[in-house]
Amino acid sequence: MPTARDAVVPLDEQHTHTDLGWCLVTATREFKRLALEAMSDLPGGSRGYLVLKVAGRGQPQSQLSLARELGIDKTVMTYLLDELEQAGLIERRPDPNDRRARHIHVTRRGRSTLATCRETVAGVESTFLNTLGAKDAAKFRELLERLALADRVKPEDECGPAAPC
Amino acid sequence: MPTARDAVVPLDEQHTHTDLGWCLVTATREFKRLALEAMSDLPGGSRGYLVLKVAGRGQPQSQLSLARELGIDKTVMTYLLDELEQAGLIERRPDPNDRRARHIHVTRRGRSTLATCRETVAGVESTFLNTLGAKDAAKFRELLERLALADRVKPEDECGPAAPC
DNA sequence: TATTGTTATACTCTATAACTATA
DNA sequence: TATAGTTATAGAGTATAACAATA
Repeated sequence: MPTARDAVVPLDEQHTHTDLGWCLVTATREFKRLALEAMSDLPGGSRGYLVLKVAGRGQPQSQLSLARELGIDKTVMTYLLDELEQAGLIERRPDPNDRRARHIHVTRRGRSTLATCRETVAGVESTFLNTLGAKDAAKFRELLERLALADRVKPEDECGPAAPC
Repeated sequence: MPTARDAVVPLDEQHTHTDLGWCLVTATREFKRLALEAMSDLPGGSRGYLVLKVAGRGQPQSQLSLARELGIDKTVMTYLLDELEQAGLIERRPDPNDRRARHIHVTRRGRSTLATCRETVAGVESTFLNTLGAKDAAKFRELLERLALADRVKPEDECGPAAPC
């Protein structure tokens, strides 16, 4: 029932003021703003960066495996790769073992762009985490990563700590 | 099984793998999913909840001050309040001191709904934070809140070394 | 002239289904 | 029959500008 609770505002209530959802949305919004600003020239923005990063490591992957790994819909991945290919950062090559699939190959220019973006992202991240000290920033990264991985890693998936999904 | 690559990846590279942006987006997406699921009956979802919470405490506020506090556009706030008012959870009352503005008043039913939602949200939050222990969960909340508040309460942006203009 | 709130419009995302070519 | 990729369309969400009433 209504209660006079709101008028009194005990300490406990104060803590409720820390709304986890609001904090998540607000912090994420700000990070995206910084990232978009810093990578406005990259096709697909920060997601284009992620595609380059994931596609550029290890064996060439299909569009679908990239999409799944990044949590992007396969139809969105098509558009994203269109942009990246048009900019000359990736190429679609036929998978010799499955003619339905394409191997996503990061071009030389793509790798160069990726290297630049890594530095840009590092700058954005440190700007974003600037408020926390170095120690707390590291702690935050660790905890956030555990949360993000816990959300996505299904038991059968074998995404090690060095290769997060 | 991934991979022989993991052994090769240098420490520096390793750290780069922990993509802060991806983790933020992924964790936030999952939280929103949980919150939406739990509050599908509330008009405006988790944002409707936030409006009720903020509007229900202290002095009655105008639509604009609510919008600014929650980081919602004023035009979106109009639609949001339309829904909440239609559901009988809030009322728009004329501000006696400024006939342009409206005071947002949370109805008795709105307060009752809010109380229920508080419990629902608490459940969602603990589900979301479940992976971390109680101690790390508290730490995460603290760090995230500092980040979220730092983002919004910045007085005058200065272009730092990591984020050139 | 500036501000509160509303409305209308347009643009971006996302979700979905349908389609092709393969398997 | 199922899967990889593409395309088209609709819906949600958001951004923007214009407007009326008031300051």
